Amino acid sequence: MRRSMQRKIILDIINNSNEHLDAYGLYYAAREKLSRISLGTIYRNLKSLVDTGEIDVIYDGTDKLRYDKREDHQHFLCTKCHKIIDIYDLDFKKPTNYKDNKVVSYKIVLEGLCENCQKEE
Amino acid sequence: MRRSMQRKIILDIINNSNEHLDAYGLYYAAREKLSRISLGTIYRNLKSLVDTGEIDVIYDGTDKLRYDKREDHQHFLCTKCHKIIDIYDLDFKKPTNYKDNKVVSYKIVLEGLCENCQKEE
DNA sequence: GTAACTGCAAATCCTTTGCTATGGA
DNA sequence: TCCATAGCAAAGGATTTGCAGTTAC
Repeated sequence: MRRSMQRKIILDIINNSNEHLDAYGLYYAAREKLSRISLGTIYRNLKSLVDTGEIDVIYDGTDKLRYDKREDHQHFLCTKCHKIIDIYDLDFKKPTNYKDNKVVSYKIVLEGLCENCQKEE
Repeated sequence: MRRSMQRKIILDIINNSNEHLDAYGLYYAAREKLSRISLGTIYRNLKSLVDTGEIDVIYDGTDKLRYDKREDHQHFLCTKCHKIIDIYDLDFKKPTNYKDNKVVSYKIVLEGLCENCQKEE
């Protein structure tokens, strides 16, 4: 796999942001660094970066997929404003298997109301 | 909200299946009970059933959303064949909050290789 | 009776893909 | 040099929506 400039830009944005952007968000962010980058390139690279495990995908409860750096962490998802907050200190011990199914990794999403949305209630 | 026959059929299929169907799968299943039901009706009802919390959504790692009965359980997702297996006996204690964010519920997905896919490796 | 819901079809939106050109190794 | 990848634009597929007719309450 070649490390094209486009691929580096996309990976760089994901690794240096904690906004958990979706494909369009990444497209707009990438265009600030390389104005001619196309949506097709964004999608092609996102797919291959996910396949190779260089980035992760999060589903945010609406209809969008959002992309995240690959790091051992979990998420809090606000069910009202769909903000996603990184969690690094959650206590959960990965089982090695569930029945005869082999467990490799896991994802935990805590759902609720973020600080701001609680105030507005 | 009116309990139309279409809505009841869709909810019934979800509650009495453990196949975690997607919108199209539900469409085909529903058509066996009501041949004139339309895709628009499926989508409209799925959206409102999710909004009212009568059903849940699971993202299966491909590009599809799948729908599930509302029950206190978690999932195992096979990263190879995308089979989803229900888990009822996972040990995790819901925190009441994460920092200043209020936690209402949580989702855990264990990922790995299911029994069948391990054999094929 | 009437407002909410349906079926249908068209519109919209997101994602993928075919093609030719470009650039990384 | 040459093959993977890019840009562009068109195609494809999933989801939403407008409208007229129907139905739950």
